[in-house]
Amino acid sequence: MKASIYDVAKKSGLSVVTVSRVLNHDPSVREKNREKVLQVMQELDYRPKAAARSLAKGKTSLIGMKLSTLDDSFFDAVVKVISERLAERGYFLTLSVSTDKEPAGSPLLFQEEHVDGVILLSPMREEEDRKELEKRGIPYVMIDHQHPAPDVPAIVVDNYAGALMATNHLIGLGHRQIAHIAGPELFLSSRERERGFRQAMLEAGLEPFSIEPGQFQISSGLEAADRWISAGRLPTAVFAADDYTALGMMDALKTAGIRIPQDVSVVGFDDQIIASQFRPKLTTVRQPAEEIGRRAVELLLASLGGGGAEQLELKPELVVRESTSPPGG
Amino acid sequence: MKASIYDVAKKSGLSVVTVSRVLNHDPSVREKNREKVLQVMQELDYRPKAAARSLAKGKTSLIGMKLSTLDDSFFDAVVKVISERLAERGYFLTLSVSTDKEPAGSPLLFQEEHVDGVILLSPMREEEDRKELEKRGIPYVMIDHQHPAPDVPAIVVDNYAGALMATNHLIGLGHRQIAHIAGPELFLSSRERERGFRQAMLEAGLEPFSIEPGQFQISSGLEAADRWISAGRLPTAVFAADDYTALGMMDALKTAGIRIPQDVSVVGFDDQIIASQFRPKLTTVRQPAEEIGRRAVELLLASLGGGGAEQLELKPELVVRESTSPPGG
DNA sequence: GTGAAAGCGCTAACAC
DNA sequence: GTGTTAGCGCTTTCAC
Repeated sequence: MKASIYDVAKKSGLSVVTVSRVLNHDPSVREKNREKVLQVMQELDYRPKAAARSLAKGKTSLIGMKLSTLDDSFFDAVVKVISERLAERGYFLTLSVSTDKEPAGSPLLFQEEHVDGVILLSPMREEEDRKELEKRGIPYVMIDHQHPAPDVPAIVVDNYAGALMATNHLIGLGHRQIAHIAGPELFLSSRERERGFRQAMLEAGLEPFSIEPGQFQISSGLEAADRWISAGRLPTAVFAADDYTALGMMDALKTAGIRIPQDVSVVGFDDQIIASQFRPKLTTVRQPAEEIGRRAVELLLASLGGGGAEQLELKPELVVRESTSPPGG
Repeated sequence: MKASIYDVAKKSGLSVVTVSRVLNHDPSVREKNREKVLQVMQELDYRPKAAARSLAKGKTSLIGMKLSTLDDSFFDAVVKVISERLAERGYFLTLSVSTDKEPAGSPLLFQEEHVDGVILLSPMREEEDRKELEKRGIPYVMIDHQHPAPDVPAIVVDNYAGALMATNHLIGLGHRQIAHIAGPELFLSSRERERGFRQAMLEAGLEPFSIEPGQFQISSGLEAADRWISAGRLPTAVFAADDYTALGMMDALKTAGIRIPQDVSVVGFDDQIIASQFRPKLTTVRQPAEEIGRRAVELLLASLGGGGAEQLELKPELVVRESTSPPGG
């Protein structure tokens, strides 16, 4: 068996309590003794066991997060910030992926008091998860959830405002023939982005060139472009509901020999890393990943401390790059 | 305090041992009693605590995995398979992201006996992690590691063979002017892919059109294409060291009005999901994600059971799609 | 400043 | 089949 706290106590000539205090950075330990203990720990290659510690303390110092995909740069950014912030506060982030095969019910992660709290990022089964967590009394905060409810601790991004900014950017450049490729109606974010687009056009006294359905996929952009090209009628600018849609649109246009932004300007949404790596670099609406992560941690730790549910709405930011210009270049 | 196993025992009129047996699906419990216990658990909303269980058993039933990014479809696929397989075997996967800010040393995940075993996927600090795990006596398996050592439990993909297949595919189509855009020299996989390319060319008695440096990035493809275009001399086919490089190459060619595959054929490597969503769909070499995940779990569980280190080399597979054709179409 | 003793909630022998 | 008794390794009173 590996060294336990008793071995350290014995060898250092002190009691387990003192050793425990050193472990927990309790200042009430004589410097001399602290050093002695630390040294013995070193010699014995001692490492505290998380299980014993959790059992005794009644908390795990672990925060859980369930992700639906590990293939998203926005998730990547948010999670990294959360992980860092949590570490600064003495908590550790543990992630789990949800797969289709996952049996009904939440992952083991949330069961058995494995974690002290949970952060839900764009949850796929939002209501289900929420009920589960509430029932278990596990503090949580949701990021980018679909069903706004007043009593749910959550952080959302103002998609409506983002769409307004994107569309107004295009209008400001002088465009009149502006199209929108929407996202899945299922998502609140899609609906809000479309609403923002419509509102901006309305305020400018403009008719949408068209509003195409889409699925937040490259193919959505590809197909919309196909339809316009075969109809022989193109908008001078398009606001895509997300970056992948925008990328698909650009790909189809390039293949057809249509220049971006000279012939058609394109704006995306999300600021996925890949979107600014192709040419021209995509103008898009950036979700404030850093702030989202930071706030999520603050909210969660507040709940852990017994605070109440809070709601936060963050503003996205327009990032103008190379895919937009006045009509005609 | 929440209900403990004692509460359940008392209320059901049985002992904690029997309750524990029900929890562990021990068949030696009278059906009648099992039901009774289950019912009481329900009523008390009882849930076993992982910490207590781990402490008593001396194991956590958790397997850890450290990832460097959550923005990679190959990782996504491998991790999901691992997660499912592990669940079938009674283990649960917990992920952690490594960030740049991460202090030296391994994440808390590996410390404090948090996990029973670890799977390292394309580790960034391979040697360091390996030493740490070995020192702590935590069983592990590496996937896609850089420093092959005979005594390390690991799974690698035969990149050399993959490159051979890709290049031979091009040669078989009749190409003679074939270029390669390499990956970072740092990676063994890059070097192996380049070696495969050279070998295939050599065997066919062909001179490489050129071998360009690259970084497994979209920009790598973009820049290589730029150089060829401005030099006014193009290969008829290119084998890119990874899909992103291939995507960048295709993007630049399309923008320049060069047709794929009629004017230039392109082959990638990895079969990232996004690569087959653009047009034309990319011909590429697929890493067997499903098998990698499956084998990794088998190897790890074998180590947990006390087995020795094993090495596995898996073969990739050529996926022919639309980005390759005989020269001239 | 330090320590003895009593848990935290569960499982592993070993009896019955 | 079921229960009794000890721990697992740590933290937490409460003394001293």
